[in-house]
Amino acid sequence: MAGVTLRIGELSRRTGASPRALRYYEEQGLLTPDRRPGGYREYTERDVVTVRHIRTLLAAGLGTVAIAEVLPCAITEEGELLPACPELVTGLTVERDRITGSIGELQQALGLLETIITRWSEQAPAKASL
Amino acid sequence: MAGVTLRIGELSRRTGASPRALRYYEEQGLLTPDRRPGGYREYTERDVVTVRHIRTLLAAGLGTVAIAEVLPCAITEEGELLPACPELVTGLTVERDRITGSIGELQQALGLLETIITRWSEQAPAKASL
DNA sequence: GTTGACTCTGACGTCAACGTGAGGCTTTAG
DNA sequence: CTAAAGCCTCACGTTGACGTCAGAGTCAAC
Repeated sequence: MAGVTLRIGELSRRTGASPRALRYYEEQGLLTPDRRPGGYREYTERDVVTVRHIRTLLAAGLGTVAIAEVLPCAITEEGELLPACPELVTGLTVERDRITGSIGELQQALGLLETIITRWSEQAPAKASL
Repeated sequence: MAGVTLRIGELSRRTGASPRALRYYEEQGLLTPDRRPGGYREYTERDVVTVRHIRTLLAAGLGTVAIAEVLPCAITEEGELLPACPELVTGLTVERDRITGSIGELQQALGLLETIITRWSEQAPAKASL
């Protein structure tokens, strides 16, 4: 297989994460790229996927510590690793429920905003254009 | 009409917001309670609803500044106030779309976690893929 | 071999929504 | 009246995920 490696800038472009963010993820143990002789980080295609997972979970309110525990179980392009996951499942269930709750809150907020928007759209001497 | 006023502690208990948070909301112009001669804040039943709206919108990722603009239009138990809302509607639309996007992200995260949870709960590390 | 884009390692700055005392009034119970 | 809650106003501390320099090394091209 081709060892097509990416440098940090390219990975950044392909994931939307800033170089600083990528270094931060590494600092938190979420990524462990190889290094070139000169010290440059070498990322793989796999890391592209991983970073997207990281961002998804961050957006869902998980902290880097929690993500660090989840990632080894999520990698599975070809399931292989079997970390300690009994305790993990309970933790994940908690997170899942929290996220479900968050979605509910967001939908409430949506309802609130929708109400306001439609009310004011309908009764304003509309100047409805951008 | 009953002038049933609440002090900060009571409002705190009824909304889940800490007293510090309630003072912060006031500082940000989201609440403007009257004061007793002694300086104590006097909240009304209306404020209970308002605080819940605030928390909902905060949970949805709106900042206090944005909320300050929305609240006057949201109070309406009996529609009365008419602030400057033409520009507001566009802003709200933006926020609404952002929230919709957030919900999508959360659902993605949910999918990820569900996958992991069910896979490990079934305890048969079968070969799954993403 | 030199430019210029890219990357490296620190290390301090940021921002929002509060937390957390410090020190001192106000109100309520008895 | 006194004591205990409860509340007041500063004002600095916290947390997480980065932003933003500074100073220096690396790499591909010309």
